[in-house]
Amino acid sequence: MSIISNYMGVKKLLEEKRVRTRFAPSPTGYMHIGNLRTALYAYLFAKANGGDFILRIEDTDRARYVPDAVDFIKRTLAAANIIPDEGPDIGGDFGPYVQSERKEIYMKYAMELVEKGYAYRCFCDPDAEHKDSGDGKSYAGYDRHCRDLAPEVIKKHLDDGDPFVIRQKMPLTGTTTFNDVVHGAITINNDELEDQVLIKRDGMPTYNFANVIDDHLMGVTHIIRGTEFITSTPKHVLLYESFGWELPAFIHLAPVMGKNEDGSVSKLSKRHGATSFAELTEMGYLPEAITNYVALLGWSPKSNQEVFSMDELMKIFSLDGLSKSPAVFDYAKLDWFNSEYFKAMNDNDFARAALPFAGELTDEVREKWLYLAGILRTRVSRFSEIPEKIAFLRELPDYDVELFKNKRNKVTLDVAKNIIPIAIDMFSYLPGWTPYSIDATMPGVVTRAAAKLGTVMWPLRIALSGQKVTPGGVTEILYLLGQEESIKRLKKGLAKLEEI
RNA sequence: GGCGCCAUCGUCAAGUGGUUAAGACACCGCCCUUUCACGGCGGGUUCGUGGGUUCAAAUCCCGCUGGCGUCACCA
Repeated sequence: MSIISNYMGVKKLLEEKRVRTRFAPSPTGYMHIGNLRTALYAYLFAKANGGDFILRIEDTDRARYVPDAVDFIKRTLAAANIIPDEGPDIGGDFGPYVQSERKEIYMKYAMELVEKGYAYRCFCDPDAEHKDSGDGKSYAGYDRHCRDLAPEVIKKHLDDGDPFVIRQKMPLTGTTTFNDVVHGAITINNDELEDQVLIKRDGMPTYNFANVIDDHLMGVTHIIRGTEFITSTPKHVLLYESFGWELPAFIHLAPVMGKNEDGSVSKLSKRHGATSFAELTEMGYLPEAITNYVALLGWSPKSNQEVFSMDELMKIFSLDGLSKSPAVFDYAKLDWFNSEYFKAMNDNDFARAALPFAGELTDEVREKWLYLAGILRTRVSRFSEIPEKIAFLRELPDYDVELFKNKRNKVTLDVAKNIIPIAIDMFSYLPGWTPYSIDATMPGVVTRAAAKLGTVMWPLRIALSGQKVTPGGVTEILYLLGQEESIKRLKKGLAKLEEI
């Protein structure tokens, strides 16, 4: 892609006022939830305005490159249903979309700055770099040793083939102000700006340089990124000005925090639990639920609606709903979103999606999985809760006979001892073992026991499951266990009662 | 430490000078009910702090405190 045609492209986009946003991760092999949110917002904003969303890989740091990371990023975005219009493999008119493949472009622009006097070559040794001692009043970075080298000195270095970096020549006085869409005007004193490196010794650009070049060349109109870039934005602004380029809109997102054990908060990290999109889906959260929740973490719609499909978000997302302050990631709320999505699913879809999380199943339960899944659907908030919830179906837990006692339902050990034989009797020879036939038999048991429904059900549940709380009622458990196993467990419960 | 950003229930948050300060999650209680769940109803000293400005401040201004970020040939 030639610079000229690229320029024409940008000009055309500007004339159209077409919104273009980008997500520009570095390939670290991990999609943090905060990054996912940044990508989401950039995507939603572009789509809400009929614009384009670009994926660009910022791999200018060879040392930190992780081999399959790019692929991982693409898969994660796909899973989250965030679909770039342009990017590596996808193509587009402004590629390449991988920065390491754009090396020459940056060098060319850097040299332009050197010629214009906005940048200079620095031959200093990186290890013995001249640093300001730091008087606490002004910047404490590079001492600008090479800022005004005499032409002859530069020529000598060049002739000797000395390696160099290119640094930005910062204004020494005055201030730089930019307007942030969510924060308003932000001003910083120029004397705090270091003559930052634009092109590294290895010829690669630094982030602070590459992102400016690429955002301009790719026609990015709105830069959406985390607040950690707020302090370096003035440097970017100066670069835009040096080139005479129009400034994009800056939107800095407040960070996603995690809650610590002591109640304090800090930037969401591993110690807060699962923090990557992949980890969350492995825990049994639906991608849609994660996206939905994350969309509302730091942004709020105009209405009180909370459950949104991606399509809805793509219509209503707007920048004015963004909040300035950090948001704490709340797993409990994510649980709620996830269960809302479960409730909205049909049993078939839920059964299929939940099966991989179910763990080892008995043949009986495997056959009745769809039925079980229907019961589980409104009772779990994430798939990973399933194995524990249904463990009793596979194996009757060892339980205390005291469990048979229940005050509310007026069940004593004697009552239980009285009721269980009736159930054994009536269910042992029941032809056909279906939820319907079981249900139809129950009134007879209640009648023969001459007790209330709850009084009958309680001891049966205990004998059948060994626990007070089960997903689903007694009828469902009977069906799921199968006739043989049900009778076996009832007899065992009775034996337990007769022992005392 | 310098600089910058931020500050409404436990959490997400609405709110832009006059409101009973919404709503949601979580929590607690009640109802429904064969347990659980679902569903329904109800509950809670919430505007960090001190000064201003104003008839009137969660909303505007200043200080303080606290949190976060940033000061790389990382992004």
